[in-house]
Amino acid sequence: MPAHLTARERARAELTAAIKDEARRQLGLRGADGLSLRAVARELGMVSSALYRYFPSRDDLLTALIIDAYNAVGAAVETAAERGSTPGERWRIACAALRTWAREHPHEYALIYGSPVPGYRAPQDTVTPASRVPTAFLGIVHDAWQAGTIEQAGPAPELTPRLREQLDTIANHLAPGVPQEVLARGVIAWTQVYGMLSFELTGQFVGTFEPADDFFANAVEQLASFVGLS
Amino acid sequence: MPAHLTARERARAELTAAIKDEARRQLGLRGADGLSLRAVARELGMVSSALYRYFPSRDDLLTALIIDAYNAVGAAVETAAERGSTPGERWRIACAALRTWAREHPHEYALIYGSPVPGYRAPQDTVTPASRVPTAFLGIVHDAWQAGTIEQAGPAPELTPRLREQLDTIANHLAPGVPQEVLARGVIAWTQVYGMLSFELTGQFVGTFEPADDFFANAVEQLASFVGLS
DNA sequence: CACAGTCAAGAGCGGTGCTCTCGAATTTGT
DNA sequence: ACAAATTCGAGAGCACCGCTCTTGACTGTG
Repeated sequence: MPAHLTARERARAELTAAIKDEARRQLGLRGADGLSLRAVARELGMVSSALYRYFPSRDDLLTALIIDAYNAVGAAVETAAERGSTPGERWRIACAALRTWAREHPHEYALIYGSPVPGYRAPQDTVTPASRVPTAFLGIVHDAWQAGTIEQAGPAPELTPRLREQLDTIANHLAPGVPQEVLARGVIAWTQVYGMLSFELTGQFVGTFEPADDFFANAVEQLASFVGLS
Repeated sequence: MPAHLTARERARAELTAAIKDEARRQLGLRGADGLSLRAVARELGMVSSALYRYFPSRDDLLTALIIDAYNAVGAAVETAAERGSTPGERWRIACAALRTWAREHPHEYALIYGSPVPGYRAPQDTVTPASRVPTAFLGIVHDAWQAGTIEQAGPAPELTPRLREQLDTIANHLAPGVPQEVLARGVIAWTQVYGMLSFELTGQFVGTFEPADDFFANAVEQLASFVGLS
């Protein structure tokens, strides 16, 4: 808390944080729709209308939580992707970190990667935090390509012109110099990891891959080969 | 409508169907949380409490919609998987059918594959309809294996004993005789398709793969090779 | 024809997001 | 130092939600 703030500003910052903390706690208990402004206010010992001094609407509070969640999972994957000496290792560690975070914060994971809350539309403030995880994953691919260690096996189908364009847009922002074929497999691998996690968290694996640890590790390993990480 | 039913039974069946239809309509407009019993009743010209004669609670109505959705997407994928002469063709057509259905019924897709509705817990009645899609996909793999056309490329990591057990459980139910290595890749491919669809439907591809047609087709093609379908 | 079962309707409970007003507290400008 | 401007918490209230219970009318059957 910077000292140059007035008492009112300090109080406001603290209360804003307290509201987000309590909201996050309720989110972990009852999920996104279970998040009630009145309940948050009640728990904080204030009246519901007072909350609107800090968040103009329920959606704005949700947006704040979404941005925080994006940043949290982004930071987790980023620091994980820095560990490991080879690209393959970095990939495995980053995937494991993503899964760990997702399992520890299932409701926040659902909040950012699950079906969007009904009327909710993500504002522009979320796109930068949202890109941290894919950026970290593609960064591994990018570094591996720069190091010249990428070797892709198996046939790669022809890329359509439009797909080449789309891949170029991504490459220019996140992985300059990486060939489109390599980038395509990188994105495929990342969506695959996401699919597995969502299946596990939404309970679609109940009765089969439970626990899903081994299946996840196996898939991550095969995806590393698929992308050409070693 | 069978004729041996009494007038009361016929009216009940019709009203039940009308309620589900209107609920499905609202689901398509405002999503799962936007589904309001009062609004359904209002639209049907009755009073909200009357709805409880047909569905004991909002969750029961949702469950009915979920089962219908599982059966709808299951039927779509099943009939698609029957077309095509080669396993590779059947795979591609089935994936395309799944994507088409998902894009045409995004809210129903979110209902069954998205983050589970907060307090909602899927009852046992849903598991059989829910298994139709994975069963259809693994059926393609099974048939291809029986026909002896499966050729897998690339290294396959060692399967742990626990993962072998889990794969055996699945094989015994859905794809008897298929080796665990092949089955593992089949499940990986199916979760990948799901991950791509969820990314597309939740808008995570906005600004990059838009439209996602080409990326989807490319991934499906590469996954066919990955599984060994030809 | 009467009785048992089924039905729609209404009132009501506790909950929600959100708006508005009012008086008190605090910050700011002179 | 004091008055003006701003910010804040509290309360009442609106419209909506899921759900329960009771009441009176209707239907099918013995």
